Amino acid sequence: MLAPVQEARRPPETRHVRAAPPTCHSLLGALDLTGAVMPFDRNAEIYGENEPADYVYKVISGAVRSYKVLHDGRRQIDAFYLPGDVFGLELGDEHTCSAEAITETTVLVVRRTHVLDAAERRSEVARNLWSLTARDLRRAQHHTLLLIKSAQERVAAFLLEMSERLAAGTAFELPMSRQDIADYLGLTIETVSRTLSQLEGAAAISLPASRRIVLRDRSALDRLND
Amino acid sequence: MLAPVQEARRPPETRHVRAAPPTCHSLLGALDLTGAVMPFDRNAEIYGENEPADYVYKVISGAVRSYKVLHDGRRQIDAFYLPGDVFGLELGDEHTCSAEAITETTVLVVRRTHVLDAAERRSEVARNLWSLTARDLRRAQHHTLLLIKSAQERVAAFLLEMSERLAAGTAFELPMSRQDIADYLGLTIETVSRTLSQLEGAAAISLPASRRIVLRDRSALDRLND
DNA sequence: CGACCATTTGATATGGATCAAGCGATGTGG
DNA sequence: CCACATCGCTTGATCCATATCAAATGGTCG
Repeated sequence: MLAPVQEARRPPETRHVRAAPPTCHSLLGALDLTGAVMPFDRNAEIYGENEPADYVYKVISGAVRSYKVLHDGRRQIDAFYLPGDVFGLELGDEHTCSAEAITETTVLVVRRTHVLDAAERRSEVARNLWSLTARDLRRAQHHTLLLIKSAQERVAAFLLEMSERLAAGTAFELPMSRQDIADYLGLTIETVSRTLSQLEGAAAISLPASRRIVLRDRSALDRLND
Repeated sequence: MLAPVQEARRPPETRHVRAAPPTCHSLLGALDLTGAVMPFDRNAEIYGENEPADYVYKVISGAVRSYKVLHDGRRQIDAFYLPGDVFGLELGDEHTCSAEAITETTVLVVRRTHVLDAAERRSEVARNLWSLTARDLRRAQHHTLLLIKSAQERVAAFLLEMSERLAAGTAFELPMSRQDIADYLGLTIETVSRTLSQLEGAAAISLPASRRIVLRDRSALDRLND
């Protein structure tokens, strides 16, 4: 239930570079991105809750978890961010969640003020900012819906979500641990593990390795997913 | 667990009027609001999930619930909207939730295109749109955090939220039923009712009527709320 | 007054949490 | 290269918070 120990937390001041060519279909693509590419170790904190939100981030490679911790140590993971995802964008001046790299991760870091200034001048940039937040809102609502479902339904929904976001074909490699999945789904590791075993037993998936998922019967998962 | 029967659903075409003087500190206040004031009966549908999102709404009086229903009838209430709150604003062209009046309710209805056009021309309007969505996102994240807590903690958090949003002093009247509260908190009516009784027994609140709440020991509730 | 609906309260059932081993992969030092 | 510690995961046994089922109570409106 406890978050992993934090490793080095560095302010985003590493090698300042001209950003890699922005992909134009991406949501931050409309911005003229000048930022730093930063690497983070496994479990390294990218920012903490209530810290000043001076930067906006985009995952280049790896995976990020965004979470909150209650006084007694319970951790709720609000979102996983995967390559291409933008995160850390806030309306206010402080981050509302903490963010950590799940695996070795590189992110593109852009000053928030650059983005806000651009939005003031160009309406399509403003619309992109709105769009990013609206997408997060939809994901959050979807996530809320998850949390009223049974363990089987939650795990099935999680697998389908991950399959859409990182599957090439029918199989994929999970970047996150069982504990991360549990804290995302509001379950314990034991229940996540048991449920995956059940799904394997029911021939809905197979688990050639603990983090490797093969979808064997997607319609069975779909049936569990509303 | 079932949503109440829907009553008449009318498209927003009633008495078209110049909007009442917009309150300037309000988030839609920056817009030059021209819209219709529309009344809705108790339990009347304002819009349904997947319907075209042609209008944006602002509660003038009454209360609104925004919810999703799963195939098997489980209902998740995403948000309650109270006087002053704006709702129904979507980035896409369709509503992602249904909305119903909880009590007799009047709302101000504004064409979405008016708002979007204004946002394209004026950056402070664009920022207001973003701000509205960001506020919803924060509430959604707060709500997600609720759903991993115990029944007592959920109910305490709910009471504190409602107290902030509609209390004059230390007491307030809930507009919504126990079923609505249950579907918001991911509990059953029985658990909600029992938990309220417990809190009354513990002298944290008193319940002079089933929908009237008096906060008797706010710090006791705060202690339950992270 | 009587019907209806919302709410409370009581008795029992159950899904997932908790407690407790065991297991397999990975890495480290001898 | 192997013994052994560590870590992430799985599996088993038991417990408990909340759901479910059932009934009583109370408030509202005709």
